[in-house]
Amino acid sequence: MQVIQAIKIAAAQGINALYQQSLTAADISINTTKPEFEGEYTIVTFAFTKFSRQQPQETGQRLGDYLVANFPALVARFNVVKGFLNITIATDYWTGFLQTQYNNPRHGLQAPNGKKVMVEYSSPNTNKPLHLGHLRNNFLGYSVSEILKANGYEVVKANLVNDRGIHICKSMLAWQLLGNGETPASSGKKGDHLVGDYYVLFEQLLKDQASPIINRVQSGDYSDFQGETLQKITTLGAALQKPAVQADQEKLGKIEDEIKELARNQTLIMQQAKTMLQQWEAGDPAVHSLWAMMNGWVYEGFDATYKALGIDFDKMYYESETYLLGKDLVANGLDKGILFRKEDNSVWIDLTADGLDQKLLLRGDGTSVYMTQDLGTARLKYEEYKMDKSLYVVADEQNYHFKVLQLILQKLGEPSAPGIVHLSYGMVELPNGRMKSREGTVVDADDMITEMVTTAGNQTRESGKLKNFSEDELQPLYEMIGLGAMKFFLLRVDPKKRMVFNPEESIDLHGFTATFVQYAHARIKSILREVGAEAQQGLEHFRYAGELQPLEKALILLNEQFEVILDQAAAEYSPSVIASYAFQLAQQFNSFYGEKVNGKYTYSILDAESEEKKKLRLQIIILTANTIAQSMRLLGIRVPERM
RNA sequence: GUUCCGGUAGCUCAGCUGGAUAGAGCAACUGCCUUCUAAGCAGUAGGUCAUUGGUUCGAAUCCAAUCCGGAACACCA
Repeated sequence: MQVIQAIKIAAAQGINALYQQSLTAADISINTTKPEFEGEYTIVTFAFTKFSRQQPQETGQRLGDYLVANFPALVARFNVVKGFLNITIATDYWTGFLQTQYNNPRHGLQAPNGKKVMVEYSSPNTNKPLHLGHLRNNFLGYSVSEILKANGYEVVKANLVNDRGIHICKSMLAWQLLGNGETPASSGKKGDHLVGDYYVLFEQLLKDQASPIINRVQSGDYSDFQGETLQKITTLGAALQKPAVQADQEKLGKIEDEIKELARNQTLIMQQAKTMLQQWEAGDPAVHSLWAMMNGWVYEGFDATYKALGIDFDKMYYESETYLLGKDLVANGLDKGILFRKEDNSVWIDLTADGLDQKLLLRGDGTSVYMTQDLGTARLKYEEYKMDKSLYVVADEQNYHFKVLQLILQKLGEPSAPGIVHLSYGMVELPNGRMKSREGTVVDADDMITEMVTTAGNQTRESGKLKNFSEDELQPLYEMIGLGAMKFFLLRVDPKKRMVFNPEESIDLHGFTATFVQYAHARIKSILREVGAEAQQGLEHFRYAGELQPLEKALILLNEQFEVILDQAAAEYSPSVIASYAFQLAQQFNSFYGEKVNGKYTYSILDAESEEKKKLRLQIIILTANTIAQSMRLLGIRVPERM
């Protein structure tokens, strides 16, 4: 049991006994004690004065007396300052915790709770390689999965690959036109990059073909258009001439974008891409074999990237297999009268009563939209796994989509509805704004990995600590440091928040970084090697009996909080909670390690003032190394034995 | 226009289910390697917690309004 919980229960019992109340542990407000006062935890007693009919001080005094009298194993002594009851936990409580947990690899982790949760993350498109934005998604999804497992959930990591659609056809078409049979093998390019290059080439062609059309529109020549689009372009062209529009930059930009879009749709190459998509949907064998081949290249590339990142999945879904799902749900909803059909035969749901809009679920021609597909996939997932919760790790630009998704599932009476959780995260931006593929500012994931590992290597060599490393130990170490730095950098910020990715800061290996934490771990392991295995034998039979010095106590205390932290991280789906904690723990250890008086280490282990102190400190640092390693593992980061 | 998210030190971020004098890291400055790894430690400096009002014993934290930044509201995915 966590100390905080034990105190709360004891305090609630005390209040109930003293003042004839019926409080529960949840009613007790507790904080860590400020360093300037004696004690470890503080109960806030202001709230009790309502029924105690006493000053906060007096209430605190009576509760303190009660706790010391009735819970001597927990509360050793206390002091009261205003409405704050500062509690000093019995030393034996800490040493007992230390003795039982110091070498328990599952310390803080929860036993299976019988609940199942699916975490869908990554979900890439197969027309381009992964980029920085995917990295945040991948690291988050992986880490949240591990955190949930540590809290007792059974987790299914799922990846829904978007392997079909117009964007894939674009790459395919460009390759067909310009590829000359190029393959990853013939060019030595990684498959996903090769396919991505052809996507870029397509966009180039598209731009070349669209610009004369745009130029003609701007000079009032609409001859490229006909029918409905001609009407649209005429209206837009006319709007462009209005002085009011010309004065309004924002409006002007919007109209220009719309014209651009119409022009792009009018190009030959775009028509060809659309034709190819239709052929794909019709099952055209030639198109399908091209599609399968190019997707195959991409998967090989993705696999390599996932492997380098240490990311994995339990279940793969492919949109080519799920994109037709959901239609039966829609039909069912129509029968029940939850959905309605418009004159043009399109099917909608009216969510205006819930403060949202009307939402299209089937087009007039009976084809489905993104939402339809997601409804169907939600059902498919649930049928396959019957999970209690279904997490979607998707950027916050889709907040509205997921709100609507859940609401529709709920209205359709789908059992999966209550478990839907959108783990919404903020976009990653560069110091000068969002990444834009058109401006070539997209940070490629593979490049990132290479750069981080290289930087880690350079900095490690500069540190000049590699004498005892063999050649084949070095590369794994560089990867551990470089990848760790990258993951920590992206995970240390609250997922909900938009974050700025500063390349210079990200490769800094000092301060609030994975390297700092890894270094503390390596230091501990180094001490343990010095001490030798023999001295570590039989520690499980040892319980320290004297008083704890300040930093000994502080370290035990922090280690003890791991369970609470883990619980919080799971409740908030936030690896950043773990990252902060791991850093704090490493920092606390470094202080413990480095404190000197008159040139002598205060908390020396090798040269401890007594055999008891040596054993105590060994327990403390073994526990600390375990907790650090465990925390980092939950972030997908490994820690070295030495560095 | 409507809805949602954010605004804390020069920069990047914690703290937000209300509690004591608002914390880290980076950058700046001062010290500390003959003793368990200096990728470290100890310290100095840096704040009208966007603004205004409210709720109360107490507000960075809750509520309202305003300002600033971002996003969403497609027969796109």
